[in-house]
Amino acid sequence: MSEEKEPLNFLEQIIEEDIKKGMDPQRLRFRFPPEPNGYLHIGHTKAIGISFGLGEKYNAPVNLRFDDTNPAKEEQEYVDAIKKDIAWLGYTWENELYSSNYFQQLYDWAVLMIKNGKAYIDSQTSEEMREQKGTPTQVGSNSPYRNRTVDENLDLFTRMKVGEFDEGTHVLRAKIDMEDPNMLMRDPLMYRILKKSHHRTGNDWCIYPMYDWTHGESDYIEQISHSLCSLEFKPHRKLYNWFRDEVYTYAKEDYPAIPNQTEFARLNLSYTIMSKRKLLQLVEEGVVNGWDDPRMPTISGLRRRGYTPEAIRKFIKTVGVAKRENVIDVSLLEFCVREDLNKKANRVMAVMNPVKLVITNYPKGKEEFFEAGNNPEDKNSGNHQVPFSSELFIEREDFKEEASGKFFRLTLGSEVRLKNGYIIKGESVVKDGDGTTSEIRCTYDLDSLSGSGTEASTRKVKGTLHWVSIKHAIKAEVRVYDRLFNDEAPDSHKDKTFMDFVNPNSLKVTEAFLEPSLASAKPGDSFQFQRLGYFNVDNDSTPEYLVFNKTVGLRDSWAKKKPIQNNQKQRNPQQEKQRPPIEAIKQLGKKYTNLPAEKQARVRATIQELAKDVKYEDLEPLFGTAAKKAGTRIATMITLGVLLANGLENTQEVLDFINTASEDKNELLVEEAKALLQ
RNA sequence: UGGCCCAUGGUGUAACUGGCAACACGUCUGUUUUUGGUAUAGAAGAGUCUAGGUUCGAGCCCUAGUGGGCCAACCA
Repeated sequence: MSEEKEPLNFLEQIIEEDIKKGMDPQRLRFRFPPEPNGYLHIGHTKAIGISFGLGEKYNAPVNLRFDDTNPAKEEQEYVDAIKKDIAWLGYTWENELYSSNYFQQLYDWAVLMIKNGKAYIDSQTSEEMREQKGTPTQVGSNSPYRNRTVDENLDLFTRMKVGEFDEGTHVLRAKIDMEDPNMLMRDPLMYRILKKSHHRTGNDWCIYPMYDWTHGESDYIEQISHSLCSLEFKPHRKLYNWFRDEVYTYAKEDYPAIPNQTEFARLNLSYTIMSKRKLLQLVEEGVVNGWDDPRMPTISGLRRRGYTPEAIRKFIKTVGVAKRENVIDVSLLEFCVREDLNKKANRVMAVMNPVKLVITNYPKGKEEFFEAGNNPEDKNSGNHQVPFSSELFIEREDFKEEASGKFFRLTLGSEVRLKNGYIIKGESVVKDGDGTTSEIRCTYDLDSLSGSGTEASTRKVKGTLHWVSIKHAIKAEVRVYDRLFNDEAPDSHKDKTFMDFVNPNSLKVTEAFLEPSLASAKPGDSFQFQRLGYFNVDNDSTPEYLVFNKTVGLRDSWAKKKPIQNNQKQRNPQQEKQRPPIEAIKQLGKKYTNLPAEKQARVRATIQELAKDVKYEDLEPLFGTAAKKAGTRIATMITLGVLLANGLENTQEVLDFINTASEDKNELLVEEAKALLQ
């Protein structure tokens, strides 16, 4: 048994180390803590995959905990949607929990903190408190209420709880350190007064706990071992630990285990946005038709679009986990669906942009039925029947009167196979008034029927077309989607918002003609429309009129060749230019000696160009470059040459540098140095 | 003016406790094919941001620089 050792990601490494250090693997426990204020999106899928994936790997329980501490934003609708999405992805949670379950416990602990002098009531306005808080680069100052007595604090807190005060008049704050470089430690809020009804606790509470206080202690109560979250929570860790360590002193008998937070980089997808707030805006402003619009990166949108849980899980597995910011190319997601659907989806024929094809030597009125394989990837998938007649639709793009040899489709005088049917030959065209082709006339080869076993049936022809018999075809709506945004990173621009990049053509609705076997398709069913892509039946479908969504197209190496490609690299030159020129020069220099002569000349010119903006002070430190780093010294020398030419005076340091270099064993360096000596 | 995090082919992730950079997607070829799909064979593409240091040896360790990200909601 050769156990392929899959490399562990950094989270797994941490867990393995904890186990090695003596932690009981039975104590492993994870959680996924969404706030029910929006729908889950593909980004959450990563967090879900990580925590639930770890649960599966280590056979440990994973709680689904709704972080519902803000009654103003949270709703039952979102709770239901989130549960549905996670279940659909194929994960099972150990317990369905709510932070609001712990409101009483949290309150009791807060009282203990007050009694221990670790928390106090502040009665200033939020503006006043914000000013005292300082800035990231400036320390804060203490609140005038910071030294209230325990009794006074207790009294006020109790009255806050029973609703004696208005919103915004008092808050409970932890007493930590207003000068801590980490702003979260500057006496963070623990409770605020909110006279709102909560989706679970109704009107029981007038005060609600804040995230930091609630989240960490919920982990603690649930005895979570590893609390995983995204990078932006890194600064919260210090506070997480502070609260945790304080509460531990009150509760270690009941809750002996201490959770630890670890952060990972969240998922970003090119051409999409990943903020619940912004997605909500798209919904509310009607840019899309709801959270489950197939253009949305939400799980419900992807599901409706025809993505499968398997594809999404594969995707998440493939992108991996680390701590650096990343942007994943949508093409990877698309690859994952295609890979999955290729194995599962039955092949059928549909014509989206039809043109009439008449087979002139096929008996008018005759019909036959061809056998069509359901899925060549799956031998057990069986066949279905497709009706044929003398009048068909084919795709308009599949015909050209004449074309180069690289065009593998129908032209006048050339032969082509009708998928699962006969070989036909283009004979003539009929055009309407404005010159567009209204009908193509062709002849067929009777002996060439697919699968008939005749010699003619195995003839090789240039290409194969999909088609549909006009008489038998059923009509259906097909919704074709393009990316929702035209920009790779729609929400990363200074002077524009993501709304400025909304693609006005992200949805195209057309009517297509389908082979009749599709009449019995049910919402959710996925098919491959031969040569076109993967499509699934939308919930808007009725038995009388089907509606399809295009999930994703087939890989198309023909389409790629047609347009003159100019979406080449376009690396962000902006970023390159922002680097100080001396940095760019150093980097170029490092590789200089390995370059072929031709490239060297180009790099040399680049260095000279960059050198124009280099100051002597920036260059001088490089004179001390180690002898073995010839490349860097050459680059330094080239740069120096430019500075000298522009009037730099020859100092002793400059002369020493040049002289030493002129005696080096690297010829290129010597050459550059000697050039400067003359 | 502060603190914390990050830096490996175009993208993402690897490289076990230092030992001549691998995998996937993407790109490009060839073969097969009744889907210009799939499959299959192969290629190009980074010498690991820069400099200094430790070491026989560094992508991995140390220091500094550079670049990027995060941190001032009674949001989570």
